Amino acid sequence: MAFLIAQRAYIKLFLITKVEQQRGYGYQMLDQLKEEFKPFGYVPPQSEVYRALHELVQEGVLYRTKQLKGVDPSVDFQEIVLYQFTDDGYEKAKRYKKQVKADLDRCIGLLQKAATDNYA
Amino acid sequence: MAFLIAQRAYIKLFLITKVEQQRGYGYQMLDQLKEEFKPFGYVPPQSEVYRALHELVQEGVLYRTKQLKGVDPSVDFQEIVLYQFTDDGYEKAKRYKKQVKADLDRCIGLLQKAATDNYA
DNA sequence: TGATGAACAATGTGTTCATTA
DNA sequence: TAATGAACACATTGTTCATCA
Repeated sequence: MAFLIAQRAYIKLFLITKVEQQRGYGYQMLDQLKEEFKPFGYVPPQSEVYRALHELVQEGVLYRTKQLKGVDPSVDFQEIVLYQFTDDGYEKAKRYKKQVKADLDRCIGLLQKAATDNYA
Repeated sequence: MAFLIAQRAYIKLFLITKVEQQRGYGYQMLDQLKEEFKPFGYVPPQSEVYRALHELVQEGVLYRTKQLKGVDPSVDFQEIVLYQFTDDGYEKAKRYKKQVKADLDRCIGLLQKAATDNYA
């Protein structure tokens, strides 16, 4: 068992929740995360977000569909990669989240122990 | 800024507190930590504890004194390395702890955000 | 076996670079 | 510049090995 939860797993958790709410694409979710975490002084790196998405595809949780971003291809031909759940992806995600929850609680416990044991 | 606090920093914090309470040696503190963390399913590795102690020496917080463990050298000639604060070590440690406290709170915040945002 | 430490290997992450229909 | 991705380098950690009185 590792010391604390890995950044990858942490990000995957948020990405799953984002896809639950609405399918989206990488750059977009990255921007949202950056915004969300601004108050915490944490800037999720691009690379980690993409890596997390790729892993979720590898694990059969999400699948990719390419799509043009804009409405008029003659104006906007930027291609984006949309992510959404596979057939059993939602179930898989549910299990993953459950497992991560346990680890989160364990980590919070460890950190709180440090906060109480080492400060008068 | 890193994602979560490093294991090294986490362990250093506990080691400092141990030395505050009573000077000790590595193997002993390692054993105590193992015991303390058992309920959390976390086993602090030897290597990290020793590395943490060495770093604290490097940083001028602690200094080492070698000593024979037992009372009778003809029976027990095991040599141990005792750690205690340098002259300004206590002050340095105090500053370090303050800084770690801020990071701990930040990390707890991040983990709690994950727990609230991703679970209904 | 207790105690200390170093060497080495693996992993995770940060930074930079490449590409774009 | 938005968007995706890979390559590469680095730091932290885990595992193993060495030594010793």
